[in-house]
Order: sequence, then C-alpha cells, then structure tokens
Amino acid sequence: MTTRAQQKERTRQALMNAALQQLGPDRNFASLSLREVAREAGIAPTSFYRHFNDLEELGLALVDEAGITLRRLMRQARKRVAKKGGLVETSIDTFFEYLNSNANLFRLLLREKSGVSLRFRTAIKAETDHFITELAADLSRFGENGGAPLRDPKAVADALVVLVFNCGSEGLDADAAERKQLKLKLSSQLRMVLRGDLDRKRSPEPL
Amino acid sequence: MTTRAQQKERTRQALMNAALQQLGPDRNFASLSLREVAREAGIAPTSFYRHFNDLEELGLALVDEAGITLRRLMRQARKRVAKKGGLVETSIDTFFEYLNSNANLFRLLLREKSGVSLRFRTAIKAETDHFITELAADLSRFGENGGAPLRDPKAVADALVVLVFNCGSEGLDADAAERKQLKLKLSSQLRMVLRGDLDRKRSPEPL
DNA sequence: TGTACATCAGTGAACGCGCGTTCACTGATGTAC
DNA sequence: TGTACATCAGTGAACGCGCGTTCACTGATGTAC
Repeated sequence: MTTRAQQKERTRQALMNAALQQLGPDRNFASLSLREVAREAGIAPTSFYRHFNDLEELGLALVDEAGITLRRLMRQARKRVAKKGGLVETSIDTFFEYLNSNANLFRLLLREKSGVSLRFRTAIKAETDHFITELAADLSRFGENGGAPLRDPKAVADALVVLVFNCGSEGLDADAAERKQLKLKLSSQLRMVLRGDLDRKRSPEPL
Repeated sequence: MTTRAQQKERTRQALMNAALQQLGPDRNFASLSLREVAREAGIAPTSFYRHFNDLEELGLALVDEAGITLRRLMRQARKRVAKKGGLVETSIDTFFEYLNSNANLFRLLLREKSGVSLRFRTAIKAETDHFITELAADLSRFGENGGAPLRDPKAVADALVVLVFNCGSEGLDADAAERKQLKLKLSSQLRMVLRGDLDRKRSPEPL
C-alpha cells in the first residue's frame, strides 16, 4: 500500500471515529452534521466528500462495522459456553461486556433500527437477521449435542435476540446496581423462552 | 368555557395534530422544526410560543396522549378476551388494530424510547412500566380464575410487552402478507414465554 | 537516477437556505362598573 | 344595557447562526520515460 492510500484510509477512519464518538446518549445519527464530524476529525468540511458522498454513507459503513463486532461477539460467547457451560449466564455476561466497550456502536444499531433512513433500517434488519439465523443454528446444534431439541429454533432465536437487545437498550442508561437487576430479569426471561419451546406437554389452559 | 379559551384549545390541538401527521416512516420527532409544525397548523411561527415553550414540550404532550390510547387499548383487549377467550390471539389482533389507527403515535413511543431527549425517555419508560404493571396484574388475575398461576408475572409481562412492541415495530413497515407472518411468529413467541413460566418441572438441561 | 507530467487528498471563500427566537404590535374577546 | 379598560392569541419584520454544497485552487505523492 502506498503512502497516499494509507493516509486516505487513516482519514476515513478518523471520520468514522469522529461520528461514532458523537453518538452519545444525547445524539442521534440524524442530529450529526457533516461540518461537525469533519471538524472533529480535523479536516475541512469540503474534504469530507473525498471519502463519502454524504453522512448516510458514512453511517452505513458504521453499521457494517457493528455487524462485524456482533459476529465477533457471538463467536466469543460460543467459545466461552463450550468451555465453561452455562449457556444463558455466560451469553448474557459476554453481551454486557460487549455493551461496555461498544456502547455507541450498539446505540447506532438500536436507534436506526426504527430510524428515519430506509437504507439504515434495511441494512440493520439484514445484520440482525443474519445474527438470528446463526443463533438458531447454534441452538439446534446445542440440542443435538445432548440437550433437548427445540421445536422452533428460529422463533426462539428471534425472541432471545429481541429480549437481549431490549435489555441492552435499558442497560445503556443504567448504573451497576440496575444492570445487575436487568441481568437477572433477562436471565429469567431467556429461560422462559427456552423452557417454553422445549416443553412438549400442552399448556393447562387455552392461552 | 369561554370562546377565547376554546379557540386556544383548538389551536393547541391543531399544533399537536400537525406534529403527529409529520411523523411518518421518514421523519423523526427530532427532525421536525417549529416553523414547519406551525405552518402545518396554519399559524405564524411566533404564535407557537403561546402554547408550548418548545417542541419538546409538545412532544411530551403527545407521549401523554399515547399513554392514554395504550391504556384504552388494554381495556379493550381485556373486554374482548373476557367475551371471546383466546388470550393470545385476541390480544394480538387488538394490538394490530391499534397499530393501524395509531401508527404515528406508536412510532413516536418506539423511537423516542431510545431517543435523544432524556425527558422523552423517562416519560416513555414511565408509560410502559405502568402498562407492564397493569398487564402483570391481569395475568395474575387470569391465573387465579382457573388458569395455572404464573411464577413471575412481572417478568412475564415485561417479556410479552417487549416482544409485542418489537413485532409492532416490524409491522409498521410490513404489507398484509408479512403482517400475517409476524402475527404467527409473535403468537408462537408469546406462548413460549407463558408456557415457560408456567412449567414447574426443571428443564432437562442446565441452560 | 533525473526529469517532466499526472493524480488527487485536502483547502478556503462563497452561496443561499431554513432555522429558533426577540420584539413591538393589533384587534377581537372578556370584564368591571 | 352601555362604556371604558384589560387581557392575550396571533402577527410580521428582523436578527444572527450553522448548515450542505460548489468551485477553482494547491502542493505533496506517484508514475512514465
């Protein structure tokens, strides 16, 4: 790689980091301005166009990055569960660690999932669907390797992800004590879903 | 009520309706402008201040309204379930009807739940907590009246609401066929949660 | 290796735009007597 | 009922601001010979 290309890549990263850093609790992606991001990255506003056509394009690059970190998260959780067991607890712990070190990336996914831009919504939907499919496969495999088999791994995976993400959303604002409560609640809810799908008896009531 | 006060109230409503109408799939609350809302309501921008200190205050009034319609929804669902039975199916149908006639109000709740303004997040959290508490009480009552009792009605109610709201979020963008699929998935997931909490046996695997 | 030319990331001035907010005002509605 | 005064929802001009985008440019890096 030539020097010029390296420098360009560095500036591109600086722009993405600048945008990401601004996405705190009080800042939407939509509330960012091109000038602000460029300023934060240390370049002139006009130079932004050497790297992205507009802010949305930068945002989609961030969503890609978020997808990559999510998949990394899942591999990590899988390894840990294989080593230490405790599917639910270990997964939750891994997820909360992720939340600590990637708060703004997760915030981006969470908010733009129901956000203003159709391209964002579509990209994020694709990422989470991908994630859910992988998780469903994992759950099936887990069932085959000695656990009880699941009836509907896809619906289970979907429910688990929804509950985990929602809990993550509440966890972003929470302090340590509240997080502990959230983890307990989440753990109990994930077990409900897994148990509810496992159980083959009819429920005693026409729900 | 005097004529002047009536007129003021009418204008206030016009402002709230104007804001609500703009909250389509492509518009955040944060993306609204005071001038735009005033224009849509047919008054001068400066007149806005006769009714609200800023847009956020108007938004919080809308959140209040959303809370009221949510509670109305729940009463309606309760009645229908009492008459026709089918707790899960009837509730889902009722919710989707609500979604059709209050799409933008629901969008507001959904988006600002993890949005930019702390006051919004707090207000919406309060509304949903209220909703969850009522649902938990309903579920307990349902258990006492012949159904199997739930172990943890609050966690169950929380999980149910999270799943329903998330499904609603996907349903906003969906066409009729996709909605049918969503309803089926949701129904299966709600049953998992209920069944998972009901079951008193230990799960066959250390989850 | 040296030279002449091409590329292209980054620049700075300039533009028109819609924004939120202030201000002194108007004139219909409401009230006191 | 009539009159004089108070209230106050709505107005229109004006302000300064940060925005996204255009344009012709600079000058270091890269390349062809």
